[in-house]
Amino acid sequence: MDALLLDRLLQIGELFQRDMARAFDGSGLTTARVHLLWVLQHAGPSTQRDLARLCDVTPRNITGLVDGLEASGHVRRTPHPTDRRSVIVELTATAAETMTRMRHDHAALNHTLLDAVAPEDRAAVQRGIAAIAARLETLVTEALADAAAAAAEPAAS
Amino acid sequence: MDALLLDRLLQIGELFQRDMARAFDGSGLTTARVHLLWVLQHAGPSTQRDLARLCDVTPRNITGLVDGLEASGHVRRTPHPTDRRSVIVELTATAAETMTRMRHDHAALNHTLLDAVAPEDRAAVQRGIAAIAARLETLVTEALADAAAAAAEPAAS
DNA sequence: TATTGTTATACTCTATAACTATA
DNA sequence: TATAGTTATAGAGTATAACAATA
Repeated sequence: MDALLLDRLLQIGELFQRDMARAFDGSGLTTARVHLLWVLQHAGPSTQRDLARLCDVTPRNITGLVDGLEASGHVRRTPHPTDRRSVIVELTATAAETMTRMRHDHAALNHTLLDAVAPEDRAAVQRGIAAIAARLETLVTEALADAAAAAAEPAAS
Repeated sequence: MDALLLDRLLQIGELFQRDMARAFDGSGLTTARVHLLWVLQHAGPSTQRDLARLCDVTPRNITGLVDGLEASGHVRRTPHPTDRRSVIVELTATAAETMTRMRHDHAALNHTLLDAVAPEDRAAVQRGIAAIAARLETLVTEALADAAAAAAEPAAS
């Protein structure tokens, strides 16, 4: 029975992805592009370089995503005021509206999911999920650091 | 504060994906291929048609995934005993070992995550996560059905 | 010399449509 | 006529490497 917790969490992750893909189907938006819009909304107008760092993706990839979002009118490229190598990317008014709607949907979904939990369990669930997220974050960060160290020094040990 | 629950769940989903990708990095395996192995392990030797249904993906996609897994020695194509159109796909001994190791890692991770939750919260968390998964499943299923209905009858309403 | 973004190239996942072999 | 799988084609996301313009 112990396996249930992890399996449920994986299932929830899959369902989020599927719902996400469905919600943007036909709009020209994709998960990766929405993620970029999300980052832009939080960071404000940014260089592509910064977006690459924030999305943890190569600069080349950002070029492609911004190309697509520019073509669909969600994003605008502007020259950097002082550094002529850089490009500033910012949301258009349309995209800003989309993101506002998305925040509302986000809040509504949060409410719906919390509502599915028995009232007397809610506090424990909030604590438990936070603890799980924190533990997982630590595990993954350490694993990545180990992998990087192993790659950097393949002769050692 | 209410937004925390959903954000944590999304974060957990992202962390799983990142850890998954890291774990198979360099092995030739990818998320999609591991998923197919996982399905195969549970369903036993299957036709590509069945795999397409189980993975909720087109038959063409299965062809590509099986091609890759066959080349890396994880999977074997066998003729169907009675239907010469069909192909039976089955795990190799190597892949079966890999899956066994994966199941152990899975169980260990489940234990670790459960261990991160305060003992007095564990029962509530198990109940709560199950309830959230069930609610989300219902929501997504309904949304997909609505989308399908709208696509089938675009003139109605 | 270092940094920003882009072009060039390649691989994986995914889909649809047309086609072959078989039922 | 219907089904199982493949070839053909296409597009998105991702990566590395080489290159241009600028700092």
